[in-house]
Amino acid sequence: MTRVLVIDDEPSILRALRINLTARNYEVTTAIDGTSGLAAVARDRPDVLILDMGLPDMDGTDVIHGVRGWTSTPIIVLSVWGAESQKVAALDAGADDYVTKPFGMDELLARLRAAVRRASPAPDEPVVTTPDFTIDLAAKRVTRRGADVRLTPTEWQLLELLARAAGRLVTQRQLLQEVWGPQYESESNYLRVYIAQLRRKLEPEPSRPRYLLTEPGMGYRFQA
Amino acid sequence: MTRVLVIDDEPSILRALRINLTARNYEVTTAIDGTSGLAAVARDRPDVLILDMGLPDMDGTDVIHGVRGWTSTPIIVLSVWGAESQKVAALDAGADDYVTKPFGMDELLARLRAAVRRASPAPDEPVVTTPDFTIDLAAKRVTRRGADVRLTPTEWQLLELLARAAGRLVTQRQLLQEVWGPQYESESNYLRVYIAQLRRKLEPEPSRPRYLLTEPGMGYRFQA
DNA sequence: CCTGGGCGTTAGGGATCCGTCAAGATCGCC
DNA sequence: GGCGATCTTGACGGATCCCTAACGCCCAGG
Repeated sequence: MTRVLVIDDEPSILRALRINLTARNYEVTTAIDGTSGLAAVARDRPDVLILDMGLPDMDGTDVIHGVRGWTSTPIIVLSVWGAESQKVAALDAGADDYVTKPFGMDELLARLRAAVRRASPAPDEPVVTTPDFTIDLAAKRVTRRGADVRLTPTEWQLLELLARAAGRLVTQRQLLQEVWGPQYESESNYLRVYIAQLRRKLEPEPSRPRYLLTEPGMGYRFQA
Repeated sequence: MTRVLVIDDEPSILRALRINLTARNYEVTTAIDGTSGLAAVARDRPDVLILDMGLPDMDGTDVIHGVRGWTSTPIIVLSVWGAESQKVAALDAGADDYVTKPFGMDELLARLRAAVRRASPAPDEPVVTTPDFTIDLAAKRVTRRGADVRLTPTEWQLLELLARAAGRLVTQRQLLQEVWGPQYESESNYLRVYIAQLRRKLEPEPSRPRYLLTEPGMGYRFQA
């Protein structure tokens, strides 16, 4: 569950945010001034921070600096309309986004989702996961129950082709051409041997394949 | 220099942005509709994208989806005031920020800086540590049990490549090209010799490698 | 009941790849 | 020019992998 810390001194805003965020399954904690807010960031380690610039005890940019000193937790700033120079100061201090009051709750929630999405580790590398094993295509690595599975180059090529086409059928001809070359188009023997080896290394029950499925007469399909 | 692509069909906006961004030392390219915009993203690989939602040929969210399909380049959306549901749709489609027209140029520039700052990869942890030795990539230094390990230039290049790709497999071709040059692509001899030297200097049991692993037929992998 | 095709499984020979060693060749420094 | 460090190159045993053939199973059709 995503944890949100709201730092604001207006009870009505706190209440509205708490209700709306809780209803959408966020975990909400609050603070009513900069000092206790900074302490709450350190204590609760929220996933995202919503910060009102008009706090009674500190300047908003100082709060941002205080947070940015040691963590890159996303910060969404709230402020009254009009203070453009304050917007610039907040963003340059390290805030991630800036919403002017009065704001639409839907917009705030969308910006919240965007901030959390950006902060979460980018799924840059294509990783295929199943309940029984994991295929990291970028690292060329297969893990099963925490241990690396050793694949030969040919086995890996075959698995990679099938995994990149997860869910779709790949014909024998396609597989043979990609892995062995055009002149091996009809050596379906090879496929049977190597599919069997992959099943032995990956399937929980190699004789009853759950992931590397045979489509008789057609080809094979990787089911994630 | 940061490269910005502006996709907008209003000449006045394009002009204003071009002038302001160029003056602040951004490199600006422009497109006037979604189709050419998507092509420009693929061709120019901008560091950040400014996108008007009201394009003549495509819906703005479709442009966002088209970009997000293959890259995480930051997207700042421009739109006329008021369409709150469009804001939500754009942000959920993968936009990073949303600015309503008319906008203050200072604010846009600040949001641009914030987007670029977030996107720039955090400075790589320049130190790789294992239970048996430590690699300081910045200082070009390897320490083992408190003492410096002396590496030749070639050994260091090889180790650095593998360490920067920690966990990922690096093919022999990649290693040979990076260390010896493109014409040595097939001299896998060299690799065998130098990997053996690194193992002798770093591995606790050079004959049973724990960190510099061989993936037969494919390449090598540094396991931290 | 027989037959043939598609598939899964196994095993071994031969080819390829890898680790190791050592002897030149080359470079840089004094 | 001498000398040590470093880089290239070749060769060899052993490990690994690929190809191939053979066999059994299942099922559909004759």
